Amino acid sequence: MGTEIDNKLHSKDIKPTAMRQLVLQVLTEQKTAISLPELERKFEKADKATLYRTLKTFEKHKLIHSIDDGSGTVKYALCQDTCECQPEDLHVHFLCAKCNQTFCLNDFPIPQINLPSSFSLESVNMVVKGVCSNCMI
Amino acid sequence: MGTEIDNKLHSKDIKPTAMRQLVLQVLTEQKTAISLPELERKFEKADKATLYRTLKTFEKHKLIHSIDDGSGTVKYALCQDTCECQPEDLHVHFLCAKCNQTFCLNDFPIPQINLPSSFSLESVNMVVKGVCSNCMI
DNA sequence: GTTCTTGCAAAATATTTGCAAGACG
DNA sequence: CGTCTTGCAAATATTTTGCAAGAAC
Repeated sequence: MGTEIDNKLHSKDIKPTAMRQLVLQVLTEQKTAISLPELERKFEKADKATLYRTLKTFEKHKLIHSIDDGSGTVKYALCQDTCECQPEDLHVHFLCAKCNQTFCLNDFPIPQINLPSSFSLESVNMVVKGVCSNCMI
Repeated sequence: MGTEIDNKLHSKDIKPTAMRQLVLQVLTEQKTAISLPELERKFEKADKATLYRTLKTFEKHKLIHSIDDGSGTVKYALCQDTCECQPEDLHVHFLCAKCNQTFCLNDFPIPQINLPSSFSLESVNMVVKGVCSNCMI
């Protein structure tokens, strides 16, 4: 299996343990962002803390980014290959009010805001809530 | 005391109980958004659940709005007088990474996003993270 | 061996609800 | 009385840490 998976881990300087391969596999197959509790349900056997730390490791190495979409649970999604998690890499997220799924709108960069000079800017989180195409049927 | 406080409650169709007067007083004096745990600390004697329900009541009547700034705790701040919590009323929020305080940037409306037509839009949350003027000194 | 990772347990925090007593009209 | 509000208790959910056993090198 995962030559690609291993390459990806390697390219982000993450040691390819079995657990990490499996989690990255799931994240890769996943079209929408996923929360820790959801991930737990996909791995009935794996420990919560292990999954938690796996996600944290991935996040620290910029393999995934976290999204607080206001649903009460933080979700995670794969970064784009070129992503450095800098402001210019940030994109809009979409939370479906019906199915509670969160989508990365990678083609929608976050518009710039000209803050008062008394504020310095590090990052921006922008979440659009609405109804996704699947739920509109 | 609170003729103004009472007026405000009355104008939003909220019965002016003692608890609500006190909470609104605190929210009015507050320059930044406040979370439930923070509010609890301001009212050592009051019950968590009561404060919680007070905030929910205020929110439902559009006296305050909730802000999920990604800090892990939802915060609340007074609405503008004219606010109907509609998309056009929404403003940018600023979270200071140092002091963890959240500011309503009432003069900064959230820029419009042209979503793909497969998504319907209900509301938008935009939080800018950085360092506030107090912490920049 | 040494370092990193994992599993189990449990703590810490935040949010939310049930229910009975009380306040208020 | 009847409705709304409050206080206490407890459930739920999520996130996070401590620690010892195990794996990897």
